[in-house]
Amino acid sequence: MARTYGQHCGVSAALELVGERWALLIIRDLLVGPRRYTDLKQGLPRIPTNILSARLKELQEAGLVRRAHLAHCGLVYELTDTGHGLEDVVLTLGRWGFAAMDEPDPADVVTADSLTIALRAAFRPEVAATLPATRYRLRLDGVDLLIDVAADGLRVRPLGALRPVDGRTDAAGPPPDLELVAGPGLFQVFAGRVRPGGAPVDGVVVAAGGDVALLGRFTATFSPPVRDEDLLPTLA
Amino acid sequence: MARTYGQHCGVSAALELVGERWALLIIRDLLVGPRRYTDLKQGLPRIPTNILSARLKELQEAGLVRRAHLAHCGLVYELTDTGHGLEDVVLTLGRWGFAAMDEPDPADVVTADSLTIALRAAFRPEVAATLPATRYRLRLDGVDLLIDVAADGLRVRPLGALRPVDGRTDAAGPPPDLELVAGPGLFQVFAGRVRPGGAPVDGVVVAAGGDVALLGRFTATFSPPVRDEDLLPTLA
DNA sequence: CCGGATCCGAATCGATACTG
DNA sequence: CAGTATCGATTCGGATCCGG
Repeated sequence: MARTYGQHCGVSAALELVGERWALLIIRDLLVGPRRYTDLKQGLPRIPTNILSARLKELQEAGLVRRAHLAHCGLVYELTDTGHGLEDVVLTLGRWGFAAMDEPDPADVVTADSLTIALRAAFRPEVAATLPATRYRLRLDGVDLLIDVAADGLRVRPLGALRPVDGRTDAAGPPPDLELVAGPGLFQVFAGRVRPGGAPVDGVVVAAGGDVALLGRFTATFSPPVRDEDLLPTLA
Repeated sequence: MARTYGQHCGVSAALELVGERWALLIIRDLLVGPRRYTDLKQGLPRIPTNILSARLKELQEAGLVRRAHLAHCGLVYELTDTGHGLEDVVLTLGRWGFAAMDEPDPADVVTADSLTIALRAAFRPEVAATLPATRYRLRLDGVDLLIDVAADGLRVRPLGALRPVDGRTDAAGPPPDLELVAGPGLFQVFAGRVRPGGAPVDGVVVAAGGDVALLGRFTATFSPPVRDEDLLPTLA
């Protein structure tokens, strides 16, 4: 008999489609944009290639993912409208996951797509609406992102040496107001365990350039509502 | 080596804790209230007993679930605060799942806990705030629920013949304004595929008692914002 | 009945190698 | 680049069993 949950229920129906191992992480990366097979494999370094292949097939049969031929990019996988509907699910799951993250395993990697989704999950539009538009540059591990925060929303773009997605340069526009080089502890900000505006903490922000006073603006924009009991002892 | 996603990311951190098969369905049931081992097994008829046992152990080690001894109820499992934080995740997943649900497999069951969570997921507080307080009685399969919708929120309680959780009777309070006997198609309402206020559709509401004119109020309270293109052809 | 533990075959997953 | 093939290691599912 089929491996089914046997329930007529929204949660179980969702899990039948995206509950298999790795499925939601593939969706996570595709939420950032269309990706080639190799892009996905690099963004998910520990996924076995046969599993990636199998998941993509299943997600297509479920109508969440579709193959497309992009002009200057070749064969890519992209989300359908139904698949894109999982954005809330992934962001909500990510927000909860921030709080559950413990000390980073040194073997763990941070990818451009996962950090982009983390920023989207931690983003607080109601805070951004009260602040001047700001451009940040954020580096973590090998990831290099350009982050535009404006009253009308958030935009995150990769700014690596390799820019295969787009022929044009992203040097257009003003330079970043604040440049951050962060460590894995950056996720402590997303988890709300760093007081907005507080001083740099061990491993959170390694170095900063530009208008360093904007650091507090960054943490205010990208941390959840602070509850006092969650603050790090050293900051209380 | 441990079976890990190898990413320092909120989504993967969350999936390491609740991404295993059956885990989120156990959480779903515990979100309704503390449950005994046997309650969980009955609410998840197709879960192997060793898997239930293993998941409960893992969820406890992760700090999401705790064992407690309730006075007149014996040994129960209940969510910790961290575990309760998954409510948004489960409700969001359920909302997305409604849209993905296809024709019900006749073998699929509907349980009191899954239907309770479905009602919570589909509930629209901003609609309830504009309507008079209403009490519904909803029956589906063997499930029998009492639903109180008020301006300040939603409350769902089981109303079965067997009431092991509470010694007192639930007959207290006024009788329901509307009594519904529904079929599995009720989820079409939650999916927004039944026009609020529309006539009963095949398999959605089998019978109704009380003030039948309140049917439209029910569908308005428990369906997502309607998009025209999602309506069933027969209702367009 | 409650709360599991144990055993075993089937299915899935992970790692590596290989191919058009 | 975009996957398939293979195979051992795990996990899952189904059933049974056991102490209170």
